[in-house]
Amino acid sequence: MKLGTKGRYAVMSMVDIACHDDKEAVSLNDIATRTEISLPYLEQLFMKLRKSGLVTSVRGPGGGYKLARPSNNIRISDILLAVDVQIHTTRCEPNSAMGCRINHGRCLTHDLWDAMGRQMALFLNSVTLEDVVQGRLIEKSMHHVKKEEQENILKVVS
Amino acid sequence: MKLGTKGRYAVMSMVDIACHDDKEAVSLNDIATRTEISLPYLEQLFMKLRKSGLVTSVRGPGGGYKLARPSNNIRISDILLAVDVQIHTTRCEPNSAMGCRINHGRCLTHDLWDAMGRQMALFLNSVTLEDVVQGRLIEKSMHHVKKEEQENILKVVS
DNA sequence: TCAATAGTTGACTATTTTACTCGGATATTG
DNA sequence: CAATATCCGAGTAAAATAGTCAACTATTGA
Ligand code: FES
Ligand code: FES
Repeated sequence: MKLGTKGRYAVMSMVDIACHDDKEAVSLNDIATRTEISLPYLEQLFMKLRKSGLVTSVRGPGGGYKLARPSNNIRISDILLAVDVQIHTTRCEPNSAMGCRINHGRCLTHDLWDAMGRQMALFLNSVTLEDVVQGRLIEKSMHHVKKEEQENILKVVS
Repeated sequence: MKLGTKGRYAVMSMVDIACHDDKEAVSLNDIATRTEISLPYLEQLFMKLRKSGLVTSVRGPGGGYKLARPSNNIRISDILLAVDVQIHTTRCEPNSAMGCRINHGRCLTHDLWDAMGRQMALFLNSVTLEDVVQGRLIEKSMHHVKKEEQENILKVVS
């Protein structure tokens, strides 16, 4: 269960733009050198980000990309959704009535994975680009965790 | 970002055994027919579950596997860890000091992914096999979610 | 004791997904 | 018109996942 480069690079790039929020467009070339992501790959990603209305583009010399909305109005989930990174914890299709073929259409573990997926989505919905740039993340997760659990958590997240 | 068959099948099988908790060992053949998972694949998984001390085995006719501990003492994270399914949200190695090479060793998005990984781990640590069998999951997630967000969450979890 | 059952083990292959590249087109600036 | 930078479709390479196979060992019961 891991996050791939697609979602990772998309968020990294958006953070990069949010930092250079000088009303000047940021070129992919600049982002590529700063983040060490290949230019063609970035082009592919920004195509989707633009089509989803998260960024606006300026062509020609001095051009690049700008955030389409203020950074406190762009959620991490918006970015991931734009580049087709979804949380896929359950196996059954959301439409089709029957899933894992056991226990009359819904397997016993369905609710477990569904709950986990929602948990993740809830988190990604609650964090905005601005939160990331300003480092407001500790407050959004992990309040009072027992010392005993801390150890186990570190094993799970690897 | 999806859950593969390895972790899914491991948990499904463990739930299956927990249901038939008649002090009788459950054979992989029975699990295979009920869950429609191939026998050789199950063998591979139960090797790891046994070596991690989650199940005990009984060889010969009438044999099979039993839970090594009561189901309320087996967490979902224990099962996933046993079959080498880890949460891998950050890109940087946990040991090595430098990660994504930007912002002096820790990239701006590191804390974001780290927080998300911990969020997931916390959830998986809080749910036991017994919880799944008895359907105690709604209480563990999603308390008061705005109607507006509900819609978006469904898009993200797909 | 012998045959059937069922776990034990390591290695191996197929499939799918992910990551990334390439070539060329179009628009804008100076 | 030349340089810059976004646009766009397709195509390939690498990696991870999923699943298979053959052979072995222990146990039970007829
Ligand atoms: S995951 Fe939905 S029915 Fe099994
Ligand atoms: S994810 Fe850890 S430094 Fe980028």
